[in-house]
Amino acid sequence: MAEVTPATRDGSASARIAEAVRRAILSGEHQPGERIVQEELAERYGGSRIPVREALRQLESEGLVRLVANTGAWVQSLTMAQCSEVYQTRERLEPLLLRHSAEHLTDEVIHTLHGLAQKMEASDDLEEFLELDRQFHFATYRAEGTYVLRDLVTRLWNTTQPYRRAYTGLVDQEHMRIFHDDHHMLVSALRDGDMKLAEQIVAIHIRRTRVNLERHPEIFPDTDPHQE
Amino acid sequence: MAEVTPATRDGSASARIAEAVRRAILSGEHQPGERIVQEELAERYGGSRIPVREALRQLESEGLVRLVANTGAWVQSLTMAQCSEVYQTRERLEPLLLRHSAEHLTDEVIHTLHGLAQKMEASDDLEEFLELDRQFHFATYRAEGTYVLRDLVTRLWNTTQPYRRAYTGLVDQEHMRIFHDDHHMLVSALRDGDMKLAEQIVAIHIRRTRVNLERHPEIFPDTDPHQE
DNA sequence: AAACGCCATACTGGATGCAATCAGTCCACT
DNA sequence: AGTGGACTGATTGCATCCAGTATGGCGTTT
Repeated sequence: MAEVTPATRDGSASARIAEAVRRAILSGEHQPGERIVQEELAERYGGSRIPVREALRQLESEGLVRLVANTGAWVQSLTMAQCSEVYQTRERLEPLLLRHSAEHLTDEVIHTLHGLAQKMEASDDLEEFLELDRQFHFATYRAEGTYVLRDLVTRLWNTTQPYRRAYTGLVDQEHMRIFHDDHHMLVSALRDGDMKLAEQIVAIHIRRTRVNLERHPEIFPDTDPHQE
Repeated sequence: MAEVTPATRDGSASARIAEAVRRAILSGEHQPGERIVQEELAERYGGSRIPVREALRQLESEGLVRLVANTGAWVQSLTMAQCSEVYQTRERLEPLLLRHSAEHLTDEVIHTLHGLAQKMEASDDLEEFLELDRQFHFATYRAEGTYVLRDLVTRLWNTTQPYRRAYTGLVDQEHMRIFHDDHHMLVSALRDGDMKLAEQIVAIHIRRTRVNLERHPEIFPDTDPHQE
């Protein structure tokens, strides 16, 4: 999996555990609403509860985990409204990030993008599809100088990953066609160096996905026992 | 100080310390680039280093602190480019947040806003001014249902607070006049229920501040010893 | 005199152990 | 039978202790 870690520069146990748990959540191994027990993680990743706790604090800040004092940790679950909100945020931020990335989108990158878009069309495996989609979009976000923006977008992708997975499994052929078309149009716009158009396409792409998501309230559990 | 805490629902030691350190950084008590020693915080806030470390992890995720493994923690310092990036991000997000808040902006709130804007004009104390500015803008961000957006904006404000302080001290009368005019225009637009205009004003207000900040590179130390 | 390497110190990272708190169950009582 | 309350098991929160690593100063060497 690519582009999963926001910004960790230390390789210590707590960072390793944070990374591992993050991946476990993103891969769907841990479902939203699922309880997280410190000691289990400690045993699983070979450490004490101290680094586990630090990892959980970090993941809480990233929006992947919810902590309640003296009670425990759960994989964060979103209501439809919250998920929609994240998509609205992305709709504002990703065009900006794309703009910052413009100068780094060389012919070689465009070639890669084209390849990813095609590979995605050919994919019939859900997990592979999700991974390729992520790779595709983050391949367009090359703004290496950015400090917050890229991290922010990564976090927003991460928090909504479980719902993207659930939704993607339900998409019909027609919507999938449109989805792929968006990608190809984006590649074309980038190839032409038409950044303004590219930004619009990204925004529309995200908005389209949000609207489609909102048509599937069934993937959002409406009553979560510990949901405040 | 208002609106400083992003989202903590536990009142335990680690949360208390995080809150305290956050306030200390925002109040200017701790300057960007300043070293943070775990044991000093532990002693100061009456606890062991464990909750301090958890607090620091959290603050790192919020962008207020920078941790380097086996080395230590520093108050996060931004380059001008990074600070500018935060402002560009705010320029995209705050209009959206304002839109979400529209329905909560009752006459009473508008009255409060007007009062804050006036009080700000009369203020001649830097700290008071900063606090009022913050109160003013967050009074317009009343979207109580929002999950990420408000937290996000809070964090963006927090990470740039030291530079806003440094910059505000340098502003001349003319720019200050424009600054206050923006606020009054925003109140008027909100009073008229013209949300589209209000969003534009907020965006322009943020952009204006960013451009002005970029005219003062001297407030950004160009060489930070431990800057990555 | 300058540069390199070694050593002491200080601080961070992590493990273990204990106290505090919450959830779920059982029992008494209405 | 249903409701309220106390108890127990499990799990979290924190403090103390120990190990590992980076930094700064000193001495040595070229």
